[in-house]
Amino acid sequence: MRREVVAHLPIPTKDGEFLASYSSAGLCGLRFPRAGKPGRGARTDGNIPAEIQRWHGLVKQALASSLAGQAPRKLPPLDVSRGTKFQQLVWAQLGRIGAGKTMSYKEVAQAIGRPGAVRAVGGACGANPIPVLVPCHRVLAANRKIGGFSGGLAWKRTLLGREGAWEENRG
DNA sequence: TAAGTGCGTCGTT
DNA sequence: AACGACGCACTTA
Repeated sequence: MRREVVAHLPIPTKDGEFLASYSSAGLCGLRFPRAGKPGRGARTDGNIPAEIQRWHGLVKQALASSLAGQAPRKLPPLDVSRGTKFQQLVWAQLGRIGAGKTMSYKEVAQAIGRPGAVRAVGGACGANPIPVLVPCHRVLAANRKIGGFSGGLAWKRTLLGREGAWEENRG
């Protein structure tokens, strides 16, 4: 069942303002800062349920840690109900890749028991609604090249660089 | 080595 | 039926 989005809340960071989306089940989306667009659309009208405010506090801390290249202390529940079964399988696997570690699309495919679905894994990574916290940036091409990133390759290199998993030298 | 081409594969739309 | 955030074999330079 797909829950409705209940709130969109901004998260100011040294890298810009991210936007977090919540449903009654948990964090369901995270958007990168939009170049040129300062705070917008964020619903900050005070009618935010206490539970979501609590989750938001966790997300702010988790994002700060992640952007600093360190593993988040604690995450709120993640609502991935908008994803297909396959996508949820892939995203769950991404959550098992520790900070500073990487896997290839092929390795992820093997890890979830679908060794032939390599390309489909790429699609699922691209459909990840919660980048950074669900570390799709830690998936590289088999040849150790950068692969792709829906949020822009600059972000992928930055995130990996801060985790010490990418040398600016190559790629 | 580096870069380009073609094809197999499979989940999603 | 078409399209990928892929992987691999193979060809050129």
